[in-house]
Amino acid sequence: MADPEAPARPAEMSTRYDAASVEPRWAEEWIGRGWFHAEVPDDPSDAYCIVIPPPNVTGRLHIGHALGRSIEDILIRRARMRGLAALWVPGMDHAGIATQVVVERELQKDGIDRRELGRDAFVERVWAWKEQYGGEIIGQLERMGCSLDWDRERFTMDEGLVRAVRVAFVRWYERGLIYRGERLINWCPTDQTGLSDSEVEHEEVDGELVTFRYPLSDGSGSVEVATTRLETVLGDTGIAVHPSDDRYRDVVGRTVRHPFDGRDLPIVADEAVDPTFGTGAVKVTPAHDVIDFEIAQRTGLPPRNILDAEARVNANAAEEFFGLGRYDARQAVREALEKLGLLVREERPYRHAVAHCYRCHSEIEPWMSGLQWFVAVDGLKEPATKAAEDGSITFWPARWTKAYVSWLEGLRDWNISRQLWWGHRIPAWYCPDGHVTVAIEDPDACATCGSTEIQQDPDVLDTWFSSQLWPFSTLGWPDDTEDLRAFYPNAALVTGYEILYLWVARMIMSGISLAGDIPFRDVVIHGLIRDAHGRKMSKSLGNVIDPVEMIDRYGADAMRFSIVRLATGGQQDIPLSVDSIEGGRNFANKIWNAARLVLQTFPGGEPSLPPVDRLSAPQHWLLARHQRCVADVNGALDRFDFASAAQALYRFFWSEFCDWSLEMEKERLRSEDAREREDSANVLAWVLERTLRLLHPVMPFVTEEIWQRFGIGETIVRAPWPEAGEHEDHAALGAGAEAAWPFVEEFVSSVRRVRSQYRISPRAILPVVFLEGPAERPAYEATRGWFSAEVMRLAGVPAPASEPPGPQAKGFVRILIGGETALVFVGDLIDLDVERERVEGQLRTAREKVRVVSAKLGNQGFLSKAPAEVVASEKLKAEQLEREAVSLQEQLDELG
RNA sequence: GGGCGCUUAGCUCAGCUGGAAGAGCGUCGCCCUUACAAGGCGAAGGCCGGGGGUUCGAGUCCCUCAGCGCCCACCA
Repeated sequence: MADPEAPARPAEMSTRYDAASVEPRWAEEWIGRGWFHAEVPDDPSDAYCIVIPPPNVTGRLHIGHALGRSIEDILIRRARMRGLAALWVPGMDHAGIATQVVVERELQKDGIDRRELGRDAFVERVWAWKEQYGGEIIGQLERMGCSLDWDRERFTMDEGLVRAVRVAFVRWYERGLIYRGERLINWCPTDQTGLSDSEVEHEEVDGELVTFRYPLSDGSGSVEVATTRLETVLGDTGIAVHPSDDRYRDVVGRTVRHPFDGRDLPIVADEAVDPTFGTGAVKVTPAHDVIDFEIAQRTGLPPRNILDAEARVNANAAEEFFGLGRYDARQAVREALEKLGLLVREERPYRHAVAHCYRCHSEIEPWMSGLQWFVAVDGLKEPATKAAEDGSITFWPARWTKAYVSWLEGLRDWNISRQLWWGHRIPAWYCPDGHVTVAIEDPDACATCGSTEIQQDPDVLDTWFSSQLWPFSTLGWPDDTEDLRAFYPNAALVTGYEILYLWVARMIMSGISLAGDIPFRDVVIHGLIRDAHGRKMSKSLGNVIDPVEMIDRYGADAMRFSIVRLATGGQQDIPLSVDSIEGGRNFANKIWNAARLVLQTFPGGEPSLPPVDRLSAPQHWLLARHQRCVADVNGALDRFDFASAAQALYRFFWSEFCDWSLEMEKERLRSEDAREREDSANVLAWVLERTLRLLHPVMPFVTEEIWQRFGIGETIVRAPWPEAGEHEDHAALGAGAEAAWPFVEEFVSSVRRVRSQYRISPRAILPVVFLEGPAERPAYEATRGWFSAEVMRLAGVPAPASEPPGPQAKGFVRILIGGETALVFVGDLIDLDVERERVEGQLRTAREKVRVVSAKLGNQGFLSKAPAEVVASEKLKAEQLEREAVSLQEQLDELG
């Protein structure tokens, strides 16, 4: 036994499971004993690896993490129990902008500006902050029970990963996949950095669409154009129209005069112009609009950059606007145009999509910020597309394949330069002559001219550049390590759809390109957690569920179970409420108490099933249901359908094991007969122990805590996983018991219903008699074995009498069970009015059903076209229903 | 503008390859029966969004309309 102190036996087990005292103990113990450490397997096919999506160092565990990590832990724990070398790699992401902003804010509290501090000192502060405050989430993951291999923890800026990033950069550079160029980028004026297309979010905004006139330079007329960003007028360098637009045929090649600075702007023709939109003529601002930039490239219009890094008008614009912020400039331009009488019309509000920064939500400014580094994606996207199309990588749910493929299709080159201080410095150096040296190790001199006056590019790489290497950089790439050989490709990747493009697609591209293989075989995409009514969780709505608080209140097991139970297959959103977590807590408590009951009689040790001929029908049934549960759970997990797995476990444990089996077995469990007692305890313990193992990946703590009491191994963490198909013999014998079950269940429920109806105490014994029906009594005969003391106990009846009462007998209620009739004696309590009403109701529904089935059977098309077995079962159904109706009618007649 | 998803009980959702509508929570009764009141038993509650089609048969397949949500996107 692992625990130095023997675990408490049932007598000392409290009636309430106390997660708060159990869970932290095991969280520590598991790690302390190294049970999460994965050895490199001899056979690579025994490896099973998942890398954690590295949380930001600034991060705290939120409910989305809780979901993703729960799923990963389920996969990893099952793999580990299956005897695989299950490696779950932990780590964190340096999260460039996010972290820089946090530390900047901290410094500002002390009145320090990062620019005063200087780059090196600032970066030092960030590291210090990271050591002190970063990684709070790590402790929270432990508390959640995540079975991460902490011996292999990585950080996207640790020594090894810095090298991986540099090697990746250099290799791609050498292969021409990374280049330096000047073009329009997405600029965030608040964060003061460029962003990739993926870091930009389009949001609908109520803006304005202003149409105004550009007078032709020769004074012969004017051209009308429209814009949503009037300030860009300051940077206009031309007008464009569609080449085949007859309206403008005459003006192409002529010029218009800029109203503020008198420049002559050429009118050009370009295919990109949509002649059906607006006036069909468009002003061209190459330095501030992506399409315009491209038009300018084709037509030779010059770019004119009129904004500085903070989106204020710079000296390139007409003097009167200098220094205005972009929104003030917009207004100023409008007024100036109005004064000149050039304004034609204003549409306001004009709803259109505007790009926003994904971090700070400022409006993005398309801007020319000088030379930037780009990843050319053309060589990367084809193999990445193929991997998804040929099934090397499978997306769950499959519909994401299409989204992924079409995203790749439209993918443009990736801007990886970030004008930040915190991150991987771009490994490129420039000499005064403008030569570029790209190197893994810091060079001393220019590779072209030998100049020692070299300066490293001041920019850092996009955070996602290092994240994309995560599945292999964490395993030692670019070195040919044992870990890399064994654990790459990873088995699966689990993530929400929000970073499918930002991260997943890039891992696939870089994995294939740099590590020589796909990074993982399965991509498991889960939904986003919402509040109970499907609304986004947000502080302003006050509907945020804090997983740390939930763990403190209800336990990690409870939270894991309830989240996973809701995470259904193809769902886009997962509505979560505190109530459902409470439900998870209740389930943990149920498991605990069921175990108490079993362990009261079962002495511990390895449970062993009695020989089959000693098993009762209810016991056969339990074993069959258990086998079914094992198969269901495995089937669901194979499909990454965690909700179904949780559902199957819940149903089996609570409804079948507890509500039916335990209640039935109580009789035997307390039998005078020692062997009967032991048999019963063994069957229950056997099922319980295996079910604990089956539950363990979802609810690791409570299952470990109970499993220890069997005293059959060090830890359930490394106990064998129950596979479908084991114990086929029991399953086969149980099949008959399963078939008979509905009859038994219906019998018990029917008697209970009568009892409830007549408010008869659960303890009062109700005599029951089965009536000879017109037909044979297949159901009852087949289930004779069931009507032993334990089943009758559930119904609260003595063994059924064989002699039917005479027709004159009073005080009985008829119940119908699968076409059989039984009489339940309630004596003086009988209320004829109540009975008549009840029977009439039943008769109505029975007749309605008879009508439906008869119609079906009277249909020639059905008889001739439906499969024979369907027809046969419909006939059977009809007979049964008719018998039921007859019996009900008789009963009604007797009631008068 | 393109693509995807959703619409089933009061709420949140399951319903696989078409053959008598399910779960959890909530509600209403009755029970503190020595595993569990964080529990047990019972009950009520559904034109399966509208319309059309395929079929012997449609919650399930096809078309269409409506509403809600999401993703992508260079219509000024």
